Amino acid sequence: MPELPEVETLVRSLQPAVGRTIFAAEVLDRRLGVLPESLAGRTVQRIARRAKYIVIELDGRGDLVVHLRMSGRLRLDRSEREAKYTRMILHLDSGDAVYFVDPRRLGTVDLHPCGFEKPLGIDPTTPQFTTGALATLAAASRSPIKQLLLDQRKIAGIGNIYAAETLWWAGIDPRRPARTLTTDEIAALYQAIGAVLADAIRQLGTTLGGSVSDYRTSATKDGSFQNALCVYGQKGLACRRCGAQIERVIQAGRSTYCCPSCQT
DNA sequence: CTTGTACCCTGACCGC
DNA sequence: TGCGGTCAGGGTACAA
Repeated sequence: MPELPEVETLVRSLQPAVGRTIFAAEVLDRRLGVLPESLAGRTVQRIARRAKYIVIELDGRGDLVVHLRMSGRLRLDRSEREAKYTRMILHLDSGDAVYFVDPRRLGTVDLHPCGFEKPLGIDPTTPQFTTGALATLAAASRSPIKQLLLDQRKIAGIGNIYAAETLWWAGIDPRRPARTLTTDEIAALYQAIGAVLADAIRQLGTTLGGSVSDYRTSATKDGSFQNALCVYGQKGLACRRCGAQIERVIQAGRSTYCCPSCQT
């Protein structure tokens, strides 16, 4: 579930937990970096998104930080709902509970007593993300443009799906060295990033069915952006812009989808 | 600094 | 049915 639009949607759905007190916590997976006794009795002050991280500020001493990685989910639900692969439960005084569910166990939960500090790049939904900022990053990069979009130390929040989608909208081949993009291409990419992320957030993100994600018994509504995908997972289908067959290529060990004809 | 690779996990799916 | 290979929205450690 986890790229910027999905995490943003999730954080919004968790807001009813703000102001509630955790009266008990269950940590079902020992590898998680938190102990139940360090959470019990704390009140949730704020829940915010930082890039793809979910930061739950607790009263007094610290931030509980969740990263969903590939298969993690969080949901706010009535306290008796158990699900398979539940790794942590925060029971709230409202009668709800926050469930952290993660089949693959790649997700992380850590308590940062002094607050969450991590060097992250520019969040593309903030005012600091400008055409000029993108141009500067591209000019300084020696990577293919797709790698730059995925580098969380430079631009924080974009993942594999939205990198592929924004490059398609901008008509840019993901393998192009970032520093070779023209001013017009930078402008097109900047525009595409803003438009695609905004649309995805509006549609509550992308919900990929099938596979590991399919057990979902969530109180949270599924996103619908999967219906708007133009290249991601569309191998062999006709490009919506020019009709050529969408290709799947491997970049840095991960799948990228692009149109061989109109992405140059 | 950069890039590539392995690895962390589990489950679904495809071809034989 | 079973088996093996491949794939999956992410990030990190390490080597080159």
